Amino acid sequence: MGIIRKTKSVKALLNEFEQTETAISALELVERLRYQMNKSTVYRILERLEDDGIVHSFTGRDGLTWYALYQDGGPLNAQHLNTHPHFQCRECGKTQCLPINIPIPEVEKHNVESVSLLLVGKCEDCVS
Amino acid sequence: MGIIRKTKSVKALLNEFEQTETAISALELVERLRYQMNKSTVYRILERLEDDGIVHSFTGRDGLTWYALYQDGGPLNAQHLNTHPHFQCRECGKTQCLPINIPIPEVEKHNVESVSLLLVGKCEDCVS
DNA sequence: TTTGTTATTGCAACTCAGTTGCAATAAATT
DNA sequence: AATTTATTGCAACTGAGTTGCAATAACAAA
Repeated sequence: MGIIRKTKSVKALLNEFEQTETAISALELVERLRYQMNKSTVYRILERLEDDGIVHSFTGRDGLTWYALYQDGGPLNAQHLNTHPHFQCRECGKTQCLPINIPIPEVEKHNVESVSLLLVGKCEDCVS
Repeated sequence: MGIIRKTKSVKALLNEFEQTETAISALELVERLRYQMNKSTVYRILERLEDDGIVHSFTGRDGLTWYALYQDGGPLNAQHLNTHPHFQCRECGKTQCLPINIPIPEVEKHNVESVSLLLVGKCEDCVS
């Protein structure tokens, strides 16, 4: 299905993504928007935005679900099963899509359809 | 710390891993061993086994935590940040470590320390 | 093999991200 | 403006995983 109506809540949520270049966890969005909408609404809008290919989600190292806008306005049409990784800083928690593709080789006897790739380490600001 | 005592529960749990070549989710272990030990015990033993480098864990596409024995008897000492991926079948749910390494290139301005790589698709048995 | 030390376990209650049913509300369409 | 139905708020729920504490059982020492 996906987004059909441009409600006040949808606009507020999209605005949060436009303020930042990093990914945002669902939990963080619930917190930031707590005076503007119910937490169910946050989760439901995220689901619709993802169905519509406006954002995508992935799981962080803490198990939380993170969301980010598609940079180039839509899902990658992965011709050769490339994948873009996500990076999460072990120190400050900053999480982002990396604008690179890491090619995944064919795996014998396995029909690979999608790839989740999370790199964990220290970001530029946290490297001592 | 890790495993210190070889209790009946530890042996029963290790036995489950020796029965299978695939990974097992914590939830599945709780279920299988429900008449032999409490679920807290399952989680606590898994934690100790992981601390001791006997098993390793990763997150499946459903958000569950999966565990598998280290094939070669210990954690990989990843010299060049290679990583071994995990594969989960979208159809039957079978989940396993793939015995291959996928090299991850250096990422500018990011100090990558560890990598989680999950491939999702159809396993040999489920490819129609 | 008995005793002492303390790691391990069972239990029951808890945590907390995320979900759900349903009635009320508000976009979009006519 | 009236109508349709997607969307929202609310409150209760779900379910994997965690925790505090008292009881139990490995293991070491004697």
